[in-house]
Amino acid sequence: MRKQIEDFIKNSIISVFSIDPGQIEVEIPLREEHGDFSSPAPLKLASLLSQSPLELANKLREFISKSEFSKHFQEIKVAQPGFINFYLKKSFYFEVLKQIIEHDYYARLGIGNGKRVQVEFVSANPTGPLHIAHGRGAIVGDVTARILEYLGYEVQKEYYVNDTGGQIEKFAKSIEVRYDELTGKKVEFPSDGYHGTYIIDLARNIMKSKSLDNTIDQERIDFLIDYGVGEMLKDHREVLSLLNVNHDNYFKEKYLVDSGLVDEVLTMLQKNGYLEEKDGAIWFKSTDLGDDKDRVLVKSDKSLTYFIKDIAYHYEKFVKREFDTVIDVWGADHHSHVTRIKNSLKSLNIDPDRFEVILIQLVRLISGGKEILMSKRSGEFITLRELIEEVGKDVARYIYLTRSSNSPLDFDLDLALKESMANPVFYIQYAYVRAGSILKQATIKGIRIRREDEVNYSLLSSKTELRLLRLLSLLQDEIVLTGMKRTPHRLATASRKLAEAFHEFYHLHKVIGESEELEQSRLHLVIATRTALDLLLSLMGITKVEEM
RNA sequence: GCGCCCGUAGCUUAAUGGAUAGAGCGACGGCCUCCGGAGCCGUAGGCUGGAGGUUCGAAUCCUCUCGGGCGCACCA
Repeated sequence: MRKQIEDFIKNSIISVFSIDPGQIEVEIPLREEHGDFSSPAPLKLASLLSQSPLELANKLREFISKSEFSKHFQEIKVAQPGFINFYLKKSFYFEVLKQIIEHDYYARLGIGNGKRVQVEFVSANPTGPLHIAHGRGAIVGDVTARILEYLGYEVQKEYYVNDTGGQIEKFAKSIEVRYDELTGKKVEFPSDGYHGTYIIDLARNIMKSKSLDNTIDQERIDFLIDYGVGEMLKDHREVLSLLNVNHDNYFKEKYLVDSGLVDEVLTMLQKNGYLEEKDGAIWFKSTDLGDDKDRVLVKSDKSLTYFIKDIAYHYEKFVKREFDTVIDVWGADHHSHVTRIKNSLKSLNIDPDRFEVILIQLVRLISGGKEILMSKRSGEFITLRELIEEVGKDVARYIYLTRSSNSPLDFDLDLALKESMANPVFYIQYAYVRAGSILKQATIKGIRIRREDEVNYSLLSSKTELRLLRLLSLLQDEIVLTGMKRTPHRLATASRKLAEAFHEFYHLHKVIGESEELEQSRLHLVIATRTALDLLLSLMGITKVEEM
């Protein structure tokens, strides 16, 4: 509807003033008395035509009122200092209500037009357990993917596995030292090694099934990498599935080297004139693209930096797998990497706008009003697994989703464990349960729910009922906006608002036991609300409980 | 020093450049013969860190400034 109004205003302006106004804005006003839709177009137009915005608004209003299009509206008003406000006819709401019930109004949309989008998220180093910050990335990535899928994109959820490089060697080395300790050898634990107790567990498990004693060094390390990465990945996958996050593809960094992709990219960069050899290393001349320094791609010992592998990886996404858009979800500590990847895409003649990054700010875990800090002794954060065990998947998902990604998130354990409005996931699930329970009650009483064309919706006329109808009508627009702006946290707000409106409706109005006509129309409203909540919960990946 | 993010009610925070800045928690006061009270209704609480600027209009954009976080590797 909003898009239609936009187009309509635009065409009206062209007809009335014979100029092209460019992009027209139509917004959903915060205050209901400003209408269902509102456009400040006359204000913008005023400076273009140097006429008073109110006058322009009135002329436009007049033109629109005479048109066929105005039949959707109860009223079209001009407001100071030059807004045009549109008030939908109630019949429009009723039409939406009818559609929600009749044919799956909230079914997948066609906006994405089947374009291929990849969302890459979590991608934690397989050198330790997932911690609470990974959880936030997991949910933001997963929900973004779910929304885009709903909008009609073809979405792939990918996990990038960093299974090569210096950190991995260090990880293997750490297991080796723990193993040696267990066999009674006197060895010094490296200060830059991985200190977590899980390393000892890994070493212990190896000891149970295999002896490393007769292996030569490289063979040992290869085995330890293979085993360690395998175990960590198994753990990550398991924890993520506890959170209801399931990636479509695990992409191994090792493949980039083995398949020759890294060489392919180096050749291309050479050809495009972005390589330089200096101090025995190969550099990417990123200063040519505005970076403050050049970056090493191949170290002087001939080993590869993470950067060249990352370039090859993104090249692979766009050129080999031909994604139209790639969205990476990264921790904010990698922000400086964004421009570097965009620069590298430019140097490979790939449009950098096809690559987007959602940066996630820190997560702090709060308990008893105090931050739980990393344990100095074990070198471990609270793990994501522990968090899920503590608060449950639904609460974790919702809390991770509540804040905008570029705000730091305080995850308050005490609030998460409360079963009240402090913890809105219960509030929302409760609304869903209540709607279901009314319908169940209707069934028990033997009430037959009529078809849409046998119901007189105009009986839904109280302020509360209209508010609920309005939210239902605007929900699609809201989800589209949420998807296009990559701001999944808006779903959390939208569902809370809908639940709130429904709880209010529940308390103010009886459904069952009213006159038959009214009972039927309210039952339909309840069904539609439940459908909407169902959609929102699915998009957020939160369980739809039937009883609480 | 340079770069990115954040400063909104006591706390946690929302708001595609729009109209009177919304919520929840906490505080205070009401509501259960009634479809589930994990709920509903109400009251108090804000110069959106500060100063300039752009704009018809700024929490939002620009400059400066103060405070907090995170980056500035031949680590990932």
